[in-house]
Amino acid sequence: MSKKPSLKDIAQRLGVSTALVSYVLNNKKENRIGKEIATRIRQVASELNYQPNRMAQGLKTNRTRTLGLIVADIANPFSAALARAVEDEAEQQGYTVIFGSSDENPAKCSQLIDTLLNRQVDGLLIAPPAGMEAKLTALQQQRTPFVLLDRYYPSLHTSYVALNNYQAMYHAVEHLLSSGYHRIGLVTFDTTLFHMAERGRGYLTALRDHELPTRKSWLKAVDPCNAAIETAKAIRELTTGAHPVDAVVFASNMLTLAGLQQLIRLHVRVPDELAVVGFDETDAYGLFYAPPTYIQQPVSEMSQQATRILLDMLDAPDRIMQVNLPANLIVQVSSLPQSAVHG
Amino acid sequence: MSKKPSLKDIAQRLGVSTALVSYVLNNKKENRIGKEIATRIRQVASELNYQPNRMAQGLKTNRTRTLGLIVADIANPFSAALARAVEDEAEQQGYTVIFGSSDENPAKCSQLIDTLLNRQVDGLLIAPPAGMEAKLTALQQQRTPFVLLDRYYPSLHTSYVALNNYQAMYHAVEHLLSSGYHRIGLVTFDTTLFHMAERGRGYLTALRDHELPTRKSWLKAVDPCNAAIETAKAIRELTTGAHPVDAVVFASNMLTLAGLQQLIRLHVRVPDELAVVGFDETDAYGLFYAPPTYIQQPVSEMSQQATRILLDMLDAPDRIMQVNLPANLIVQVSSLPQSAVHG
DNA sequence: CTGAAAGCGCTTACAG
DNA sequence: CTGAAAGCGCTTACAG
Repeated sequence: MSKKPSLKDIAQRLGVSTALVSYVLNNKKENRIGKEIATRIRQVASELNYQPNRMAQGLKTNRTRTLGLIVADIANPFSAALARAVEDEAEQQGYTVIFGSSDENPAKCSQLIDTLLNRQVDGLLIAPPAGMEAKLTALQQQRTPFVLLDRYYPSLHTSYVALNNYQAMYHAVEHLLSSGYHRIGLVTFDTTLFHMAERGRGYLTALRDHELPTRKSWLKAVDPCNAAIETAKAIRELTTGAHPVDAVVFASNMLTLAGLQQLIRLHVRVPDELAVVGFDETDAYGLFYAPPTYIQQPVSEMSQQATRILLDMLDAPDRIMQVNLPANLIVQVSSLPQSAVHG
Repeated sequence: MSKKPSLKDIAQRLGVSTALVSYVLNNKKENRIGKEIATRIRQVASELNYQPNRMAQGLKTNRTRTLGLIVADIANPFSAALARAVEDEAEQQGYTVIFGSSDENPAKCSQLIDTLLNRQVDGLLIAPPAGMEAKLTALQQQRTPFVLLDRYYPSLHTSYVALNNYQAMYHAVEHLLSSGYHRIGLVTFDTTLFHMAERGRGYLTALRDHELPTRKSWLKAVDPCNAAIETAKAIRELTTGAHPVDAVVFASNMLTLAGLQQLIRLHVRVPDELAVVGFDETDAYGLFYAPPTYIQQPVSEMSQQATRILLDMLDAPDRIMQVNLPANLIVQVSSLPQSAVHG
């Protein structure tokens, strides 16, 4: 790269100090600086296409106007959608974002946090994997601004923006009940992550509130590392066996995808033989013969709010904010009332 | 954030100069520095959990170990997959990456380039929209290292890593021909982007090489801004009308998705009534009743090579490298031989 | 109204 | 073998 113009270059051209130039370009002390000199400085700056060196600025002000974003896997559509919304909101506020994928690995996530902090990001947006409590507590002690995104720990008093997972799942189950399905299975992940636990709790509570039995064999907790195969197995067990279900809810987009694929393989007709409710929005749903009903997360709003809260925290890292956003249930044909299906 | 330890802190603790500390921590002048003092410095550094301030380092060395990545839209699975592979390769080399989405808008892309350069990224990885020639030429003149990813301009002598789009499409068409389909349509984007033109050229050349007629009405160029609706229309026209096709190739993942959805809507049976070849890999394909044959791009390899080339260019910005990677045709049921379908 | 000067946390040519 | 000193490009408290 050819040498970029610096404050000094502008100052020299006009025979003034770099201080003066800095002041006018930053709109400081506006009232106290001569109009003519100010306009001339601005003019030369734009002639030279002056761009301040952010590193020098950052060194001085300890602000980089850069945010760090850690998602589970940027290649996952849900993570990618989060990232996109963060990008847009950050850009609007004059911030750029550095990202990293944790792969649901707490060691990698901690490492990533250190790397980003090292890069002097002003704050962090984190969708943490399980087992990050200690690291996050440490972050909080050193007053690093961060807000948790999508996932959080009820035991930790940190800022977060997440879905109201309990209510989302409760609502989905009630929808199935009101459509005439009473033997409802759940396919979720085997994880300690709170947001997944909440989805499970929503499922169980909804059934109990309607005085329906809950069966252990209807709640399938699948190993995240082996999701496709275990989901396929779960579906087989749920649909055959002594107590087959008449509806299934999936607790994530990956589980929904794997589940629907297995239903195609097994030639289980949806919703005739089995009603289905998926989680998250995916392009893929459009290719399923019976467009699935699904729980839609307000992804953009989630990211937007999280970014805004983080930006606020930059000036007041102790002002913590906790937000649980409501989900939207998009009803399509995969959960049509039984009467409509069988009648 | 609490104050981070600096070189000075370490130096003061041991009563040495910051220069010495800097030398040992950077493994410079190794042979000329006393062993004991070196180990003591390292010890104190790790005790204090010393992390060099990258801004100060960067200000001095003019290197940030940060790469800029510009994709069309990070929320698009193809872009997201590119980003993920860039991230992994960059991380391995000790680099972090800042990203941005151009939304296929050259003005936004130029703006993004400026912002990232402003952030002092060492180099850029760009999947450019149409109309970026001038900006890229300017970049090259100021010797900013960059490599084009996925797309490039044949008129520009820049580094790039992309698919061999011509060959990929040629191959796909030949596959359909050898499966007994001879009336083959193409749904592509109406754009000046070279990689799309190449896909069109591969399609036409393959047909001509086999002495088959090409019809204007079989080549549908869809407005990118209105892809879903126009693709649906294109499919209707291709399958009805005076000269219906017996096979369709799609030139991108979004077109494939939109096309398959329309085929479901129109109850066109694949491959019985219409054979299909898609572009790119998507989770979604698994939910289509007739798993589609598709052109698979070596996304990871593409990103990996591009990142490596960029890293090389950091030291020699004039050493330009151009790579066209071969595609992989994944054959599934959507393009089964006609004999198998109708026999 | 304007500017000289110190300093952010590093690196490195230079001198001993 | 080791360190004093300059400087990267900014910002800002301070003094006029």
